[in-house]
Amino acid sequence: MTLRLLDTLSGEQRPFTPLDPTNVRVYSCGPTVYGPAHVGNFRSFLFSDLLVRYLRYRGYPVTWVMNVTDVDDKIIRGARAEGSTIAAVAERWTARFLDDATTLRMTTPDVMPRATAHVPEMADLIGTLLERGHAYRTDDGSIFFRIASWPAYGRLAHIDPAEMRVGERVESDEYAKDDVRDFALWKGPKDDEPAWETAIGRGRPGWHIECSAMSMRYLGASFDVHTGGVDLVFPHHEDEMAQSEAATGLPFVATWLHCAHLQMGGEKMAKSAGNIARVGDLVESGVSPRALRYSLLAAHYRMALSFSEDSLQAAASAVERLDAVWAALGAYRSDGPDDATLPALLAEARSGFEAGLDDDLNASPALASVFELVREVNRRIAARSLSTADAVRVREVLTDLDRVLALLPDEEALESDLVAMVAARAAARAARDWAESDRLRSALLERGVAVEDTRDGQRWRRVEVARG
RNA sequence: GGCGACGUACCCAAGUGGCCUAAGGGGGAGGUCUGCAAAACCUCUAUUCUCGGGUUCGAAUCCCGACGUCGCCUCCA
Repeated sequence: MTLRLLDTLSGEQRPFTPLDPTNVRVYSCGPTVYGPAHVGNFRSFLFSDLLVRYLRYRGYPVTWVMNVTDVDDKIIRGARAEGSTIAAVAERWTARFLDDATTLRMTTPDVMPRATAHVPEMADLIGTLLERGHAYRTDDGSIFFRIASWPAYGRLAHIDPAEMRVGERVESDEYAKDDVRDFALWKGPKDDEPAWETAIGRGRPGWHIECSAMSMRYLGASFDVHTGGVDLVFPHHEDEMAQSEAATGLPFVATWLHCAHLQMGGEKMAKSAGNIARVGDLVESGVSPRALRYSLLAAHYRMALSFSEDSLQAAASAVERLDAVWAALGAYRSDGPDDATLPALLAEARSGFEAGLDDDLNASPALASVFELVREVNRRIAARSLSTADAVRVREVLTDLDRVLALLPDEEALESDLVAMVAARAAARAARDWAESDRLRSALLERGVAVEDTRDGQRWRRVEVARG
């Protein structure tokens, strides 16, 4: 089977066919760096990560672009509040974003363009829209996109512009415009706001134009996949699509993918609602980063997902189950013959994994397939029906699937004093000195090493040290 | 007011016409193994898929209605 994706624009699930098989181009709406992103934001980023990882697993070369919005109202307000500059604010929170992303094992995008470094490209694009009659200026130097000039407006979000609730929440814009539904491409200069001198005049870019300019700069006028959270469908992506296609006359994006919200306490996780959790705080409080990754990744991306203490705890246990079988395979030694049915078992696990992800990146059945493999492998380890080479084979398959999941433990050697403690415990056990052996076992556990006895001797694995 | 999604066990969550007397993870109860543990394995934990009608030989899956929850229409991942 091949990868099938559900495209927001057409509403259809279609086989993925790259525009250019030698370079699949993916653009993801990244963070606005006015503060630390919350785990709801990261659900969306990790869903893009899953897409990119799976495309690469499937053998496609991928160029992944994720923008950083480093100028907007909130950043300007933040800078003003602390008497600093938008550059300082943006730099601080960009660094934090990258730290959190690394913590969650997010693939580093190939390009992470910053809006402020691409103002000329945005001005060019706006210039084209002006020339083509899709944009107009207002007295304060702002430039708006004229929705009336673009009949296709509303196609992505499946809304009729005429039905928009004009007047209730849409207006109240500080900038005068011909039609309240028109959106800002360029905001005229204000005394207390940063502004750029460009071919279209002085001012600062609107939000939507950033993504159009930067995606096209790095991926071309048409590219394969554009991702983001569902809340970006309208107006952000609708506006992006309108202005991009109005400027180029070409289809902007082949497949639009939108990730459902993360919920906490029965509602969308959002800063404004106050129900947010942050990567840094969670990790600080002892949550395993891999458990956090698992909890954000384990459900289908288009389904609302509940985030809670319980879901995190369940994720931690699931990841530990992976750790346990990984350690058991690493410690496994048997001179017996190869297990003749193992290749079929491994092939079945892999095909279940791929079938799940091929179906619009459905992680649930993919993970189910992995855990079914884990159970069967545990059985065979207990029955000692695998050879040493078989254990390596299982590890190789898990490693390969982990290119997509990124959940397996890091391979790190034990510190020398811990190695000594493990050896001392083996000696104590050999001497049947249970008191000393138990003492060392708990001492090791306090240092984050779980020791388990098997008929081949003891094996160890890293565990999260309980804190707080 | 408009548009849309969802409602599956104690919790999270797949499945969307027959392989479902419903994956997987977590939790709980028993058991096996073990010096004791831990891990692991085994058994049990939804004859049922919010409710009421209907279509069909057959529905958790399709249709209609009710109830409930959430989202978008405004900055938002």
